[in-house]
Amino acid sequence: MICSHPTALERFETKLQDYLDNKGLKQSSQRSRIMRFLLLLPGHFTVQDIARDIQEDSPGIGAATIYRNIKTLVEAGIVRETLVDQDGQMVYEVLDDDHHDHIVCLDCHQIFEFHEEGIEHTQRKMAAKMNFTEASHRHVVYAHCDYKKGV
Amino acid sequence: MICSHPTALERFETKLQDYLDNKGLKQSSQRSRIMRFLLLLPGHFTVQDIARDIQEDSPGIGAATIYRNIKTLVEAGIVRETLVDQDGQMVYEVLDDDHHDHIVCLDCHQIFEFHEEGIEHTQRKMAAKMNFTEASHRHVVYAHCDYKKGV
DNA sequence: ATTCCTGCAAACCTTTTGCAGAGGT
DNA sequence: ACCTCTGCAAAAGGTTTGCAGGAAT
Repeated sequence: MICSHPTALERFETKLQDYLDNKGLKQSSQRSRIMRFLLLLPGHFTVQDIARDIQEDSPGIGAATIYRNIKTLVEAGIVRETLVDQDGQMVYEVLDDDHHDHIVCLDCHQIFEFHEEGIEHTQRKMAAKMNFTEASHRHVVYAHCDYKKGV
Repeated sequence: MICSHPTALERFETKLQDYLDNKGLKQSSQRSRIMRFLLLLPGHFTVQDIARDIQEDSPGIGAATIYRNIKTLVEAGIVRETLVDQDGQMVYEVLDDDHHDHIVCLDCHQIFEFHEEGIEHTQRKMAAKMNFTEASHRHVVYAHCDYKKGV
């Protein structure tokens, strides 16, 4: 094995195929192209990020198609919505096994990740105490970078 | 004292006035009317909620004015943005002293509140460990109502 | 007087939708 | 064949902005 990417792509392609079969949907070249592109993007991306990268590659894919497909990918459990960025665009990320939440740097606007099992556990218990069963959550911390202070 | 509301309104009016003075901005009848209306609304509201209530009261205020003023109120620290609802509208709430986060019921779409000091503390520490200083956060838990199960 | 504020309508932006044709099964 | 998918352009929906007149300081 030369590169670790193929395996991930294959895994996701299988998952997508299963979902499509299950729902009686069909595969399309655009669909797999979109997935291949977003797997190459850094952790967090918007529809426009995908559109930009895809357009400069070759013929290009209509924006509507990307919107329609990202929705399918969310339903297939391959991608998830994370937060709305400062421009009002939905930010997505590939849903891999390790769940995490986000810290948005108020200085450079980069998005970082964190995972605190304690928080996960507490929020699950808290929901249960309120007679809810947690399905998902969005936890975003907005913070200033300490390095900025030194300037 | 007959009703407890006046005091809260007064407190917020002072806070707003301070902010306006500080920034060299001016008071307006619409501005205070908007604030009076949103203080009467239940915990969580959108711009459209304010607009609806204000229109049926008397002359009515332009939507743009509400958008512009809610932004001012956010900057003045009287109101905060909490989450985007299912229609894509920003949901606001009055920023009172007791901080809390939100549980959105996936069955009835109502918004509930929770506060877990443990989570607050952990996320603050976690940010610090990553060399950030937490400024704020948005923590929303999406959950199913247990009562639904019994049906 | 100067500067801010409002109202209206137009503009903006992201996302959605309608439709005709292409493509998958 | 049937039904899904794409591409385009138009529509939708929330929010912002430009402008002329009105109000606050």
